[in-house]
Amino acid sequence: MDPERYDPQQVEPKWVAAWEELALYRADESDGGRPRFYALDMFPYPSGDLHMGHLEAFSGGDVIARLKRMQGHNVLHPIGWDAFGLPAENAAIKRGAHPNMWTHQNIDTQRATFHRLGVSFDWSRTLNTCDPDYYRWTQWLFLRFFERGLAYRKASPVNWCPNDQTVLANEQVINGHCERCDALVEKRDLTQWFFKITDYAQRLLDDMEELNWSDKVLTMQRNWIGRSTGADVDFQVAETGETVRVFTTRPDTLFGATFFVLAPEHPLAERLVAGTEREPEFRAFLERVGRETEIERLSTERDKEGLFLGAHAVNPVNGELIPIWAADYVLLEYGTGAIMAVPAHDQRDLDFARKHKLPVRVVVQPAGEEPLDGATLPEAMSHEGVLVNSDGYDGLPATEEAIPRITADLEARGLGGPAVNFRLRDWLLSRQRYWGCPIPIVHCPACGEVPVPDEQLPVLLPEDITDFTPKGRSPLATSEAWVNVDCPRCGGPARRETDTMDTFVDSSWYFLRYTGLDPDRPMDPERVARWMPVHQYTGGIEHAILHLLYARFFTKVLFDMGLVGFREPFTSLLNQGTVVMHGSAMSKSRGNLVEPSAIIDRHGADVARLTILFAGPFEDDVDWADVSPEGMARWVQRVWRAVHAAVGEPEGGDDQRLVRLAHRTTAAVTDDLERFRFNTAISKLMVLSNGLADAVRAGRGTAAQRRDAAQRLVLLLAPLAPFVTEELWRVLGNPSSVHLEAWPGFDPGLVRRERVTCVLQVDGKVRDRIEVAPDAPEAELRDAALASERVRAALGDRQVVRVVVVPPKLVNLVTG
RNA sequence: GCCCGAGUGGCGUAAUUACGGCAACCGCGAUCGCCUCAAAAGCGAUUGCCCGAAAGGGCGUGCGGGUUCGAGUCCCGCCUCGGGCACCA
Repeated sequence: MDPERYDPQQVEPKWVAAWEELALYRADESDGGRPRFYALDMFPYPSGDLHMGHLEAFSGGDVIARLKRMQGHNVLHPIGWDAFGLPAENAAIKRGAHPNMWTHQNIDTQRATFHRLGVSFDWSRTLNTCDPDYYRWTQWLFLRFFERGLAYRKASPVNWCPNDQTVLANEQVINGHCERCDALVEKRDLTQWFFKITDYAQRLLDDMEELNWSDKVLTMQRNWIGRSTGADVDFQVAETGETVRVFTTRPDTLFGATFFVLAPEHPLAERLVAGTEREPEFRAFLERVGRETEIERLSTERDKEGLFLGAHAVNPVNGELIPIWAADYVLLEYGTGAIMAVPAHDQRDLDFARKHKLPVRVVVQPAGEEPLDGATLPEAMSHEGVLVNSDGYDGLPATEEAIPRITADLEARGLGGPAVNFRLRDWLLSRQRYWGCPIPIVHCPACGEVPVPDEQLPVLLPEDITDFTPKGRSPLATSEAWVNVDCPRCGGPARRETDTMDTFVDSSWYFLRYTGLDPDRPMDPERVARWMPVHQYTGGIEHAILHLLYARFFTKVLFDMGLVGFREPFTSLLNQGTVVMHGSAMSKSRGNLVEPSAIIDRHGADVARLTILFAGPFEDDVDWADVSPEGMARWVQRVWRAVHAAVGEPEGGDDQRLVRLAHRTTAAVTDDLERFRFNTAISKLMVLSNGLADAVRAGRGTAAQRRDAAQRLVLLLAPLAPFVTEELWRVLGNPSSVHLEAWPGFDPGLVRRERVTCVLQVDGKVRDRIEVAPDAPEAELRDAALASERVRAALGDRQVVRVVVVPPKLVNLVTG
């Protein structure tokens, strides 16, 4: 091939085929004595060809897999598809094709692009979640959850997307809008399937200590789980004698409770007004609240609405009677759905008290200050200090002493005690849509919810369905032949569950299946033990809460079932940033869509990979408008020419600078790649290729020195640009694949610089620079500084009162 | 409102990262030059700002203070942007 011009279009397809034939990237179950490394990329959703976010994620993931392979690891680097989901169905509705067809076409497209990109996947263990061989085991796992009471059905107010005509998990509601279609989410009372993830809230929090994840993602998960500590307190309803419990984080403010609030949907509210003259007004209020959209409820500016229920609660600490209200700012889903209102120390309670003319009583204020009158409370009230107006507790520091003391006293009297509350809600998993995994349950009028026996799995999706239009109930329900079955328990007539599972269920365990694709089990425990947990997981930050929380939950349940021997699935996590164009998300409708395939068409896969990885730190967002595949293509050409010249031009004399550069680059690039600093690794390889080209052009370097520098350049670049390096490896006379080579080592003696620059400062300003040996003694540096003419000129007639020497980098002469 | 993260040339970024020591590596873009009939490609030079013909000097990492011989880096107080959470009791 032309030593002056590299043609990726000619070279790349050749190696795609050759690598596949050699099964170069197959994970080895027998290890051969090598340490194992599971490099996992989040599997894509097949909604078209791969997009730019995929290019970045898979390029980064592939560099890691290839680096580890060259460093002698037995690498598992699998790929599959997260193939169930709404877009397939919506596309089917639009085009009249079956979701299955649309999905498989997209999978084929993506598979082809993965090959063209040169991603080093083990293609022998690919999977896709809409394949019955896969979803059979999703159903199997669901049944195990069901047996343990971790999958259950209940009626509750749930998130409803009026556009997709399905329920959504809390995690899929973004600012009151549907995550998928952005429609305004409504609340509906429906009976739905849930996973009891709340049982694992504390463990999901505790086990984060094991995770080598970014603080950003850990913080997001921590916020989402939302643990708060405080106390449960029992109040008695004066009129009826029944007990109602509240949760509070500030039991120290109990004496400041001047009213009591129930969520409008709270059953007690209903009971208190039933049959009274307040009932009609309450009904109207309840209906008004129910009509409020999520957005309205979320607005903090909105006036809080409420209604006195005609009854009173007894404050357990002082026996005081306080009025019971229903108000829309109290949520049924959090805590107990009831609160004690302390307007002096809670902004929401204060807003409500002011609006409805309820009393305000200060019970905590800075020590030593005159007791404040609640009626003239300043807008910014302190909630720290010591207790006042609190019989028997006055003067106690609020957080340190009053909270534990009051909590303990309540507990001793059987009126409450320490309590913990989580923001996390159970995971609503059922969906009223077609293209998902059927829930393997039969509803029998006699036996209730009956699990489909394991040996009857998979429950296949009915194939006789042609209308996928959302109608508020699952399309599966329209297939009478499919729905009507005999009850597995009593044999009587029964009906199948027609909802399908949230696709996040499918992706909560796929990483386990890659270890073996066992035909008779979801996973082979031995193989799982061999490969898991995943050493390095790469993918988008958009899954920080959803997928990553669910997968952690699943893993913990499987641990409890004894199916896996670890509590956390992903030891280390790497999130790429998002790729945008001119500051906004790429999309066809915006007309700013650039697809990886187009970049590969024009410049080749190496350039596509290098361009996205050089654009900036991997975790940062990339604006494609700022990057230049043309510039990267130029560099690939320079590398091509430099390596050819290194072995083609007549040799020159000894050049230790080139030798040192080659070793220094080896050390630095190894370090950068291990830390996922792809952009700086590439910049250092540019320095090496420039240095090699310069040396050859200037006639420096022996044949051996040039060859060694060229070999190192090719080896170090191989994980980043697998094609051009494979070709250049042949140019250097090597018969086998560069991707089977060992990662180069280096001589630490050659990494250290021979001479270093020492800066000479006067009063902190650089006045001169000298070249010195790295181990030059302090005295020598001091003398050199005092001898420097430039330094002397800068000093003038000022006296040096102090000399700071930092060998071998710097001397600072300080004048008076 | 609360919690994270980030502000460095025209642009993307870098500064041997648990630790204060040459600010701007590498690239993009731009300008000029070489080569060419011409263009492309390639090669070379310049490219933070200001003063200066040059030598050289001054300023310079969002703003204001502080610590230090020395601050992009540490401390205090702000501003701006991005992200997360949010009537969560």
